[in-house]
Amino acid sequence: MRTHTCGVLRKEDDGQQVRLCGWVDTVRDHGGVIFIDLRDRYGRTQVIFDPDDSREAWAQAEKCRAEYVIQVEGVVELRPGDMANKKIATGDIEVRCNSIRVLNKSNTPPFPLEDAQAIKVSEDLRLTYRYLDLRRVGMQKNIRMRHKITQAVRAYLDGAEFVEIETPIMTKSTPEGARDYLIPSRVAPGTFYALPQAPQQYKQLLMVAGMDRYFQIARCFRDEDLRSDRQPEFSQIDMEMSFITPEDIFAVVDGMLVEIMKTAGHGDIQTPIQRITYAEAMDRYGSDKPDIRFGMEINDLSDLFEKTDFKVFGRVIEGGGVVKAINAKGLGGAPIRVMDDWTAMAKDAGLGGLAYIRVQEDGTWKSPIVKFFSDAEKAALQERLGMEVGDLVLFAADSKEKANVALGRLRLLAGEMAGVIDKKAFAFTWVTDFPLFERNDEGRLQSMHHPFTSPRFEDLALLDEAPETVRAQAYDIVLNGVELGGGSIRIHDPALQERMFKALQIPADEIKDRFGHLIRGLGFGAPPHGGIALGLDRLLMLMVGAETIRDVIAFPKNQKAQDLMMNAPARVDAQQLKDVYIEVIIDEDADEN
RNA sequence: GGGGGCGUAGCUCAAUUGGUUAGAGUACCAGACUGUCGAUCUGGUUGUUGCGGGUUCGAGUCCCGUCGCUCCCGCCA
Repeated sequence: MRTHTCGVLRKEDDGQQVRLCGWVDTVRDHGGVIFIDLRDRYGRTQVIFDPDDSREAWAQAEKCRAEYVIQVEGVVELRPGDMANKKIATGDIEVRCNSIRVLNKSNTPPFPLEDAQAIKVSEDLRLTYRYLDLRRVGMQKNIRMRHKITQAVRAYLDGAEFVEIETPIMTKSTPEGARDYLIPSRVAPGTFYALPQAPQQYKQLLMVAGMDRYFQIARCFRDEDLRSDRQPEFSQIDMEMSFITPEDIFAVVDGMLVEIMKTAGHGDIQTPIQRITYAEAMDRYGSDKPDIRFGMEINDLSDLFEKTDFKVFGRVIEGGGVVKAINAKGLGGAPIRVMDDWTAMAKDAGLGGLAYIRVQEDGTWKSPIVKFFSDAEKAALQERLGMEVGDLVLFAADSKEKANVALGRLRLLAGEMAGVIDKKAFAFTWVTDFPLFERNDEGRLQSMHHPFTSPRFEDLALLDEAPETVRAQAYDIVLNGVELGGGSIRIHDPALQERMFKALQIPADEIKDRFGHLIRGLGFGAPPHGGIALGLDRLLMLMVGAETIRDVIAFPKNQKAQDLMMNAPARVDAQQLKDVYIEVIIDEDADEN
């Protein structure tokens, strides 16, 4: 149908007879001559209709509207004089058209398809007409970058001896972790498949199967509440390797990230990617996914206030807590409203309140608490935090965990407000040595990563008497404060795996029911193995600088997990329900739900 | 489950202290125009101010409820 696309014609093509197809981008009708910008995936080309060339083509062009699909035939010409359009790649030429065919008309688009305007349009409208939204230059770029990066990943992993293997989408519900999406079975009434939250057990069993190195761009499903960087179905670059140490995983992923960054046009990154332990990340950044693009680190001041007269600090330290602070440099003039917001946030993070010092123009400190400080304490504080005119110091006095988390959140807000975060930077870091367990709300022990994670062997002795201090062979890869992925060395010894389930207080019959297959598999010569999974959507979001994960997914769900274009989820026929032995019970008047 | 923001023309937004017939840009329709590229010019159409109720002489504006979208906390092994 076409001899060229709308993005390829150049000066050199002058005089060529061509046929182009595409969408009408804009029509500029001068009464006589008519210009139509024709657009396709590859670019935009100006087509000119002159009544003197073909009265018939000109008359048809006059009727064209935005998003009509047309085919034009004509001759490539250099644009006269200084009429070149430097904004587009084909701006030196135009196609003088003598024949046009309208391949399809279009209704008036419900929103403008020009990027600058479209990004302001309410997202539910964009999602309802996603096929139009995807027609935009910006979205096309994102989706193509997704393709290019997955291709680069495949090529890289193929080169590193990884084998791409698909694992089932219909599988078995996992006990811990996120809520599962369920599929009823017709053949076995009353039973259900679950969609995988991750191919975790399959990939481990592929190691038992001797595949040695597996990868998959794996679709994962988690029925939890959505965020701007979370979708109920998302993709992971999922990998598993046999006979390896964590160093091998770091090396493979470092190399892959180099390729990805290059593909995305962000140049070379330094490897090996830096590493920080979980404990240090929490101490210095108050987060297990530290944004290391800027400073404002958290300082421990407990030693300065050990013998303080300020009772609020003194009591906390006596009780085993800490006094910590960040110096939000340059924010001494932050308005009261901001301080109120931050105080509320600190309280939300579990603190009793938020103490602060503003360093005023004349160098004096404005603060409700400094009057309780001794001269020595003030001097030490000044020295420790490098306090200067215009600074704002935020204090947290509480348990180490609460102080870290609260200051970690405030640090991000402060960094943003102070404008000290380099938006063009790509700051990667590994976070290593995560704890093996954490306590949930009921005080029960649960896996921080997942129950197949190997403890560090030197900590094994502590498994029974002090499980919370046991470190895992688990690690996350973090970019600009966003968790890109995580992995671990797995347990390959069935005895240790059983011991782990016992530590988690999972009853014996449940272990057998839910993990029997894995333990059995480990019993048939499972090699030492480990792996990692990287969130592809999040990675892409950062690579293209998108605000939300939805901008790098062709057909995403909205915050209510609905597909507005397809109108899913939806009710189904009574017969369909009957087939799978499902009865829908909705209590319309219920107070709850 | 909790907190914040938003909801006015197809789209993006405005509307003073509660006060006349709810406006602008754009889109759309018609006309004019032979070198534009955000074409321009003239004219025109377009409204359940999300929905329901209340206060008031009078509500886009105030109150109550409700719905929708979105951001955050919880949640996400």
